[in-house]
Amino acid sequence: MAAIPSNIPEKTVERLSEYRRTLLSCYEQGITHVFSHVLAGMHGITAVQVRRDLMLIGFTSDAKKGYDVKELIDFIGNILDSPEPLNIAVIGMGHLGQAITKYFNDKGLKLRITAAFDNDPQKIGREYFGVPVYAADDFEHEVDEMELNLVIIAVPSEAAADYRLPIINAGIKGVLNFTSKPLNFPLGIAVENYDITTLLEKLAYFVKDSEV
Amino acid sequence: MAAIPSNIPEKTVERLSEYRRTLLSCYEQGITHVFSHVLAGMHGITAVQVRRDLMLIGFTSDAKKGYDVKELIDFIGNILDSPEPLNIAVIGMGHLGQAITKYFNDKGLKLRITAAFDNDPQKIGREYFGVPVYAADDFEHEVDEMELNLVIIAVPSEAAADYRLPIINAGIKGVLNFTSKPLNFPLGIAVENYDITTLLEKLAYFVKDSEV
DNA sequence: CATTGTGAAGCCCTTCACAGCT
DNA sequence: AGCTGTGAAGGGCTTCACAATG
Repeated sequence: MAAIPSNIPEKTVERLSEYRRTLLSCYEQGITHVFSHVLAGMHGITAVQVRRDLMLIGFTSDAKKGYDVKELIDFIGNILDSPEPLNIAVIGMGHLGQAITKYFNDKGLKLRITAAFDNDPQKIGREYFGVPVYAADDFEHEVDEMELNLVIIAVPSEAAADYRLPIINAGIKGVLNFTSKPLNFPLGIAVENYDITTLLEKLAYFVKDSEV
Repeated sequence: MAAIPSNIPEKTVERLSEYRRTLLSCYEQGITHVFSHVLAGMHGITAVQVRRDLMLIGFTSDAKKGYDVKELIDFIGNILDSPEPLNIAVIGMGHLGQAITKYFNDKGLKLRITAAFDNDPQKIGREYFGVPVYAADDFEHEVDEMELNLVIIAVPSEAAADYRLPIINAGIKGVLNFTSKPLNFPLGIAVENYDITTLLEKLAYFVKDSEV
């Protein structure tokens, strides 16, 4: 395996994930090569940005008919995907939790949702899209036996803080938090706070701005 | 009304929205003043960052017992909120659409979801959390009569592109796109592409990184 | 001559360091 | 002594400009 550059900027990682999905869809349509400006156009960014990203990961087009779609997909996979699939738990099996679970368990990703937690007795013990639901109260307990790597917090904002310590104790390495309550974790646990209200308020601000 | 600084950086706008929600919860608890380092701690950022943000919007603490919570809430409101509430439509009333709608129509925000679109005949004509569902096929048609400002795309990724032109024609000013298909709009329409897979893949990458 | 790869410049955001205020 | 407000430095990401390549 060729040496993979190890200090890829966050923004580039984000775009690599996006490129890959676009490329996969190109691949399915039988497209074998893309120019940087074509890939860029599909993402609403500049061609230089695409080339810079590929430069950063050390991918080059040997042919001059653009980048080889299949090769690039695999190359990005080598960078983004962990060798073994990562196990994800969804905390909160309301509409959001179900939306995420359903959305995920189609795609053949190196990420899979393997457990869910909820405190609704009607949901505990059931399966949603193939994912079993456990009692939220048992989170700390159950989690020891599962090899969980990431969790997605999809409970109402008021309940988010209750899971902070259990998550730390369980040795979880990454948290995707959809509540409006920002959660801080010790160094070594990656967090992505991702609140929809903030997004919409940001959008609203720039919309307002553009009307002036 | 005092002159509001008009070139607030995107990141600051984001944080202002977050500060406000935290401040509202402080306010409800009867807290009247906060120091920059306290507010910062609640968001896992530095006190300088908070002070810099407040400096950019021109907010100063007259008292030296920290920032006045109530005043700051109102001050941020003057910057973020449009004078009239913005109307939002949700396209796609599956689990995700419902999660968003439910989440929103509690809070007394200057943003409100006023319409939803779906192509499931069982859903059309019904109301979810007080929001009426219209036929997706009639989107372009119906949208003329509603005063819509923003849309949230919560349909399966394959269907996202179908709404691009209707959205442009309807004069929508901002789009929050939850599908994995990035959508480009002409200048003047703000877009936020916001795909969960990308977030998780990013998280996974940095988790993997931290294990080395 | 269209496309790639890249040093250098530019820009934006964060952090440092410190002066000023109470 | 502790907190705020801010010029200046620093760091990271994007864009410019252009040489290299087929």
